[in-house]
Amino acid sequence: MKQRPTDCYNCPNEHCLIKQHCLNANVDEHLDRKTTVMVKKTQNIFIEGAPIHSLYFVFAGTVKVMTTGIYGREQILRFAKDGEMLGIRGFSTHQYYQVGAVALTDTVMCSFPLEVLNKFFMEIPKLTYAVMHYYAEELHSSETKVRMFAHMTVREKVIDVLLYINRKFGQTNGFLNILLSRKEIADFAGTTEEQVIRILSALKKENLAKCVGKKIGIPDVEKLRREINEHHFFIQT
Amino acid sequence: MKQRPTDCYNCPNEHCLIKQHCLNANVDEHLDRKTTVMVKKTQNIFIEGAPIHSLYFVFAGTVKVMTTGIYGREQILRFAKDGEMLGIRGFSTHQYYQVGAVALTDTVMCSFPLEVLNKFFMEIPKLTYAVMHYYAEELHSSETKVRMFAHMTVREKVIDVLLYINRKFGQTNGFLNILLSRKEIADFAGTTEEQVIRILSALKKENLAKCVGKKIGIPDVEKLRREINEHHFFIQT
DNA sequence: CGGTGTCTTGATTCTCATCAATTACTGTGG
DNA sequence: CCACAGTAATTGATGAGAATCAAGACACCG
Repeated sequence: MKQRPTDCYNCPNEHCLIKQHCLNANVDEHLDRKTTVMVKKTQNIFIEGAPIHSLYFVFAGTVKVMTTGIYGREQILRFAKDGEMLGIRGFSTHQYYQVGAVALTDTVMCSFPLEVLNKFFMEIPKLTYAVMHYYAEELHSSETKVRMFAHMTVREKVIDVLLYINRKFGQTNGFLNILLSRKEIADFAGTTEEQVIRILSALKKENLAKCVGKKIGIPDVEKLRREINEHHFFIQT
Repeated sequence: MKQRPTDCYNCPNEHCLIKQHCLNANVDEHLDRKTTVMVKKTQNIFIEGAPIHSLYFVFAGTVKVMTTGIYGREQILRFAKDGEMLGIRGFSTHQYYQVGAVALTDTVMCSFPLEVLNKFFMEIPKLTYAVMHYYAEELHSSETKVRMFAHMTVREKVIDVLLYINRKFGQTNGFLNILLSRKEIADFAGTTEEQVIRILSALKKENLAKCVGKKIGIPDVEKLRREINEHHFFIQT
């Protein structure tokens, strides 16, 4: 469902790289090619395997980015919230980007054709530089995730996911600002629904987590973090 | 051990991004700040946890990039050969890059101070753009690795590693052009030495691999690939 | 020719995925 | 407002796979 395009000059998302680098840069005629799309909860934003012609930004909402792993398992790669980019990873020599994105809440997306993005890159070196840094950060956290998957126990993986979600979305009134099913947590942690439930039950007994409906709270973040850091020497991202 | 700096203009590594973008670009005075270092087999190139002040290129040789994972386990992240960059991932807002690099063969490295790299980025947008693409590719393969680690069996992981090594280093006379210990294969695949040995023994019996000393050969790459692809729908990197 | 490190195989233990069964929750239509 | 269906959450039992432990074979090097 389309709606009137949002105005980048009045956009509240200060971290959006377009807002940071493409305004007042003599590219307003390209900016005008932006479209704004409204996506309902649980709807697809782009579909796995389909070629991507656009770069997306989350204007408002929450999105999960996922891929189909081995034996058809769903693997969640990351979550995106206001101001973050989607589809930028498709910007490489690979024709296909085997990744799909699904809205977790009603979401408003901004979208540019990839050719416009390329024009931005040509004309605004600072943007290219910023995107390069963005990739570097993402690569860093992806490689951290590789380490994590390699040898962590299920308990550690689930705790790590909880900590990640807490860093990214924060808590209000003692509960995380994102609603995920047990299945989704499992798909992100690389385990199964049942294991996540078991770990959460254990954490509840230890007063390290509390659950009310689908809402999850972490009363003592530090204590959880310590459990992971006992065995990890590296800086978390 | 230092030696006379190599001359970028006569460098044989056509894929080196410096060679591709920084020659004849009015930055020769920066190019002159390059140093060339000779590293013996098994020696460290940079050490985990230490801040990185330089960008490295492999001029000639083979290098493993690794990190310390959980319970002090070694996790190999990737291998680098002639013309490839090292340390570029440290180029982000993170102060520390918890990664080490070790020479697998006697290796000649080129090195630029990071400040020189930054000058290159400022003055050569095409280089920034190319590095951005490089990151995008690396991110793509790192995310593929995340999927792989999440749910593959040990057998699949080992096969995947063999295929990766084959793509990257190739075979001559029926044997892979890189010598790795069982332990190193395990550290790359995210499993243990014993499991790698078991899988290799099984593959030998099935005529899918042959071992002579430390040399490993893959007679039928296609057959191995099929075994993985039965359960994976995605394009390998 | 010891000695050290890598490689190999078998036995054991343990973690985790899977399967199955039960309960709780949500929304819908009568 | 409640009955019902469909989905999500939970718990227990079981088996498969993989890490660990232990012991021996092999090669390489001084």
